[in-house]
Amino acid sequence: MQRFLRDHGYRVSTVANGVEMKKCLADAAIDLIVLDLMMPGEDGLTLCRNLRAESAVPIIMLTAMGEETDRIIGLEMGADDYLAKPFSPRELLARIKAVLRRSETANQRSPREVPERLRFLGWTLLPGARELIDPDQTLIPLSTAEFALLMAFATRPGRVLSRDQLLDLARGRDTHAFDRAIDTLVSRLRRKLGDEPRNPQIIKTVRGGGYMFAPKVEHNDAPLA
Amino acid sequence: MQRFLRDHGYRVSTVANGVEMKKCLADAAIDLIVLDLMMPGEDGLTLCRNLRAESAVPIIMLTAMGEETDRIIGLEMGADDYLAKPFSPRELLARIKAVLRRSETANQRSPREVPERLRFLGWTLLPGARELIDPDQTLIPLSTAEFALLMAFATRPGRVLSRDQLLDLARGRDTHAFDRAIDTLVSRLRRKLGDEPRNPQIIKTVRGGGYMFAPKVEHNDAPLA
DNA sequence: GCGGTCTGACACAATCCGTTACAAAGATTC
DNA sequence: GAATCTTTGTAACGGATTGTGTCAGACCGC
Repeated sequence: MQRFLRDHGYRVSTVANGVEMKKCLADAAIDLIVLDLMMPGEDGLTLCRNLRAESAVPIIMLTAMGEETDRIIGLEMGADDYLAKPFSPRELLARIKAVLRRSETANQRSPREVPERLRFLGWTLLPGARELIDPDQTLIPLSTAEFALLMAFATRPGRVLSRDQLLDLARGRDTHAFDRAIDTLVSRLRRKLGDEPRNPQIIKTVRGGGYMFAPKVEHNDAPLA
Repeated sequence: MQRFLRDHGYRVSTVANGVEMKKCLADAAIDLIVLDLMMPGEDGLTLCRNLRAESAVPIIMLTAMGEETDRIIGLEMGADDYLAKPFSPRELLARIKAVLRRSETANQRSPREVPERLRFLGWTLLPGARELIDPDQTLIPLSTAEFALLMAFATRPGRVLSRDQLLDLARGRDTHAFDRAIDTLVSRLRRKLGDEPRNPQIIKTVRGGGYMFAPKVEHNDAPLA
């Protein structure tokens, strides 16, 4: 696991118990802790709570049992996420990314005011009704995920958004999805928007960076006349 | 903080615990609550949920740490906004303004004063008589549970409500039902409302999140003209 | 061009939701 | 108080949604 995470660009320290952990925390600037609850002779939950009492380091808990009660207790003890064994390295990686992403933006993510109506290139997006209307005033049905993603885009036009950011913005918390899921969603959205992927006018691809919502967006807070 | 808010034109009451809060809510017309999660001997989250279950007063939650889990749980419990300490008084002021503005435009009010009549998309809901009237002025019979659920929806339009929240709101705490029971109720309601499930206009499905009552709701305390 | 990497697209699988049927619990009638 | 009807929760099934695997093609540095 250590090597796997290293291969993916993280610096990893491993420790065998609570005492070593304290030492490590004192020595290095730790951004995130992956804590296995199953430790010989120690209570991981208590460790977690103590940790949380004196620091805000994000914690991901690992446990052998996938019991819901454990999960809840873990989250109550201050863990930021929870993973039941057995798990795939990729899954742990995805959660690490998600937790880090969240802790970076923790204070900026308060619910922002959403305008009553968003317009771009003749299209109309109605957040309250969760509806999309095309330039011919036809209602285009969007699935929940499609709508969420389009909202994430349309409220942040002209900005390159990474797949991770988009996952976070569109799905919020419980997204254990891998970032390529965004590609599929973008593809489906483009089709509904009539946006040719070869030369997209609305959702542009930024190679290596993510996607960008290109058109200018007009906000209307007043209801339709 | 109290003085700061007073200086900016608000009337502020401060209370030290849940019991005092209840008393205060009963005495005065409270427009917004700023709730600190860190209270000795009490669970702010539970308080928040209970509060939200019986009232639509906007709530801004304060918490010591920017813990994501707290934030998420807080918003799930029905908080309207969230602020991590430390914060500047100006920031709290800005959020208070924003939340009040939103709650005014959303036409939300405390259900303690349930209006005489609720109207949406031509439909009329009479809480006192427990009656639903369709756009052709025909009385549509609703069962107890159907009516309770529709009230829960209609008094909280434009908000995504989880199945658990809906169970709480519609049946009270003492229910032992599984949350999928809400699905059948929604299905029955949709049929009576003539709302196509494929593309519902009234009760929208939010996959993985719950349901949302989409139409604007007009409150009328005056009797029918 | 060439090789590596990234993206788009499609098929598939897992998950979630809508509906129906049914059973249990309440209400109503006689 | 028993039969019947109504209401309402649960189970089950089918369909829709959505994430993942895979592969072909596009892009980019060289």
